[in-house]
Amino acid sequence: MGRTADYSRQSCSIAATLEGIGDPWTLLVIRDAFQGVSRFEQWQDRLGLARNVLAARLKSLVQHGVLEVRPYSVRPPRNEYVLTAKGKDLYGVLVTLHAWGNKHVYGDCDSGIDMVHQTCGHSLDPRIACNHCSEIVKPREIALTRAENRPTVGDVMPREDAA
Amino acid sequence: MGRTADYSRQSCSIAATLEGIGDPWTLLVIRDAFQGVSRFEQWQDRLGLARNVLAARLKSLVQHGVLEVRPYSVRPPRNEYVLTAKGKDLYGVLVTLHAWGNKHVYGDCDSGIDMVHQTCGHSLDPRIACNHCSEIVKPREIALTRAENRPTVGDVMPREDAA
DNA sequence: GATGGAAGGTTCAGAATGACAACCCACTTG
DNA sequence: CAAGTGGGTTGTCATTCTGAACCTTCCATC
Repeated sequence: MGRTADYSRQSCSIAATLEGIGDPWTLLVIRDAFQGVSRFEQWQDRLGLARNVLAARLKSLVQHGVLEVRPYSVRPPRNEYVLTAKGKDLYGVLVTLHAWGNKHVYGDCDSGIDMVHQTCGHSLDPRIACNHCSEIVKPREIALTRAENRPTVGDVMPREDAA
Repeated sequence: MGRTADYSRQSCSIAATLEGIGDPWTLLVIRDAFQGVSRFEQWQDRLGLARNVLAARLKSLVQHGVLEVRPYSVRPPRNEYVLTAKGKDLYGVLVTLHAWGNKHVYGDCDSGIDMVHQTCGHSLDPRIACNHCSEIVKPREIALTRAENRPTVGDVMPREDAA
């Protein structure tokens, strides 16, 4: 049936997430939304993607509750798209993606955009911290508990060290 | 020319990252690698994706330096694929993706796999922390500095609050 | 020594999506 | 009233994914 990856067997939050926001361009649309982009033309100018694809992505993101339609003009009908709370929660994903790309893709030619943690003034090397105890979490410290009634094929859990 | 998203205009670490690991299935391959999967058949069984696609993804991940080929038998020739340091650095991406899916996709039916921070015993609500000062980073505390000679179309930077 | 199986792929069909470009519609500004 | 702008929709075509069969090298049986 064509090219659509079918993650439905996975029973995994990562697969479920990718199902919603894993399409090409989608994360870049969200990235731009974080920077204040909210209109069709702005995305189109910045991303240079096909208009039908952009329209489909925006619709899908609204359906998934990541973006919210907000009409800013009734005549003519004009919509703008803003991040919902759910969408804003993707911030951590974007930061970690950015940091990885900066380090590993642009790392040597160091021409990437750097994130600076203004509070301490240093370049941001993001780590995962536990919101409960505020400690930085190392991979081995994470355990996975599977909910019942849910056959799973697995989830994040490094076998050896991974930091 | 077909469906390939062309992120090359983006000059953005996020786009660059997605170029390498944004293809369908790729992040699930990496997820499984974190769980100890290292052989072709294991991935094929778990993911149920087409064998040619799996072969292409593994090859691409090796080329990008995320996985490393390690022959474990010469006769017959058998390879296994293990995460490089670069690949292991994707851990934060997977954790944040997992947490988001758990909260927002499986949130209400709470049937996802939970991550538990064993050190403190609580369910992990991952936050981004600065590796330098160890503080949890709020979105507004991140500034972006653009490198010279590099026209950028932008990067992560929330306009309003995003936490 | 022929058969069967396992591991790790490759090669082919075909279908669905993405890319590109043109078009449309409702205004609104000169 | 003609041109322009924002926000899309409607095609056609090419790429990529899917599914299934096949291939190769070995090892273990029958």
